[in-house]
Amino acid sequence: MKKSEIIQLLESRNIQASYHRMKILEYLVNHRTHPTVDKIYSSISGEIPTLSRTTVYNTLKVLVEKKLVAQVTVEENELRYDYSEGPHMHFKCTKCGELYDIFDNCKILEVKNIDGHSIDEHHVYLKGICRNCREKNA
Amino acid sequence: MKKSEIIQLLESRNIQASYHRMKILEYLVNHRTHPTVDKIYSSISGEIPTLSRTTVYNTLKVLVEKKLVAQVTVEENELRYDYSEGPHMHFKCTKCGELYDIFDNCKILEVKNIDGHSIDEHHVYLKGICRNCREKNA
DNA sequence: GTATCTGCAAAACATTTGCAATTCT
DNA sequence: AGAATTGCAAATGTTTTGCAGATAC
Repeated sequence: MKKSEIIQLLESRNIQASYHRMKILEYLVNHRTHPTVDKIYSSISGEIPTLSRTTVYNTLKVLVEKKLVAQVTVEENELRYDYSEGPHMHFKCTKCGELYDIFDNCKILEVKNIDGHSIDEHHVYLKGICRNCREKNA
Repeated sequence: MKKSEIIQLLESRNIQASYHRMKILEYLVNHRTHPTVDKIYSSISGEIPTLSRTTVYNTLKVLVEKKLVAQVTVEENELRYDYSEGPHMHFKCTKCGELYDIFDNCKILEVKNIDGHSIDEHHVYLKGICRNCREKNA
C-alpha cells in the first residue's frame, strides 16, 4: 500500500497522520500476521531509533478506537493487532503455532441476534492441527 | 453439587482431592460466572485464611490441564475460568457488562475441519447489547 | 501560542518461579 | 520416609500513567 493511501486511511478517521502513526499503520497493513505490541515495536524501531513503546501503545489505542485496527485475542495473554478487511475467523495450530485467517464457513459471523441479544462484534478462534502439520505426520 | 461429587470429579481425572482443590472447584461449579483468579481468591480466602494466590494459580492450572475447567477469554486482558457442561458460546453486553452463555445456534462449534485444518477447540465470543438493556431503552 | 504527540521513568498489575515448610499417604 | 501440595517472596513481563520536552497546526 502506498504512503499516500496510508495517510488517507488515517485522515478518513480524523487521525492526524504523524510519522510514527504512519509507520505503525503501514507495518500492520503490510504484515497481516497479527503482531504483538512488542513485535511491532522491535520491527520498526530500527527505522525510527527514537521510537518508544509508549508511542506504539498510544497509537494502537487510537487505531483501535477509530476502528482502523482490531484487537485480536488469539491466545490467552497475547494481545495482538490486526488490520483486516472483511469478517473472518482465526485458527491457531497448537503444533507449529502458525496463525491462519479463515474466510470460509463463517455463517456465525453474520448472526445479528441470538436469544434476544443484538450482536455487534463476532470473535471466533479455533485451535487444532493445521494441514501442514497433518501432512508431515502422514 | 455435593462435596462427594466434587471429590469424584477430581478423582475421575486423577487429581488428588486436597481441601484447597475441592474448595476451588466447588466455587467454580457453584458460580458459573466465569470468575477471574482474583475473584476466586478473594471469594474463598475468607473460609481458608491461609490460602495464597499461588495455590489458586496452581490449582487452576491443574484443572485446566485435566480439562475439568476451561480458560475463557471473554475480554482482552481478563483471564477467566469456567466450569461448564457442553459446548457453548459467550456473549458480553457492552452496556451492562453482563456475560451470558449461549447454547443456541452453535453450528460453528461442531465444525471439525476447515480449509484442511483439523479443529479441536472452538472459542466464540460475541459482543453487543443484551435483551435487558435493549428493553430498558425501548 | 496552543493543542497534540512523543518518550522516559516509574508505577501498577497479573502471572510465574524457586525454594522452604507443611501436609498427605 | 517420600511424594505431593502449599505459601511466601522475589522475579518477570506487559500495560498504564504522569509529566516534561518536542512537534505540529
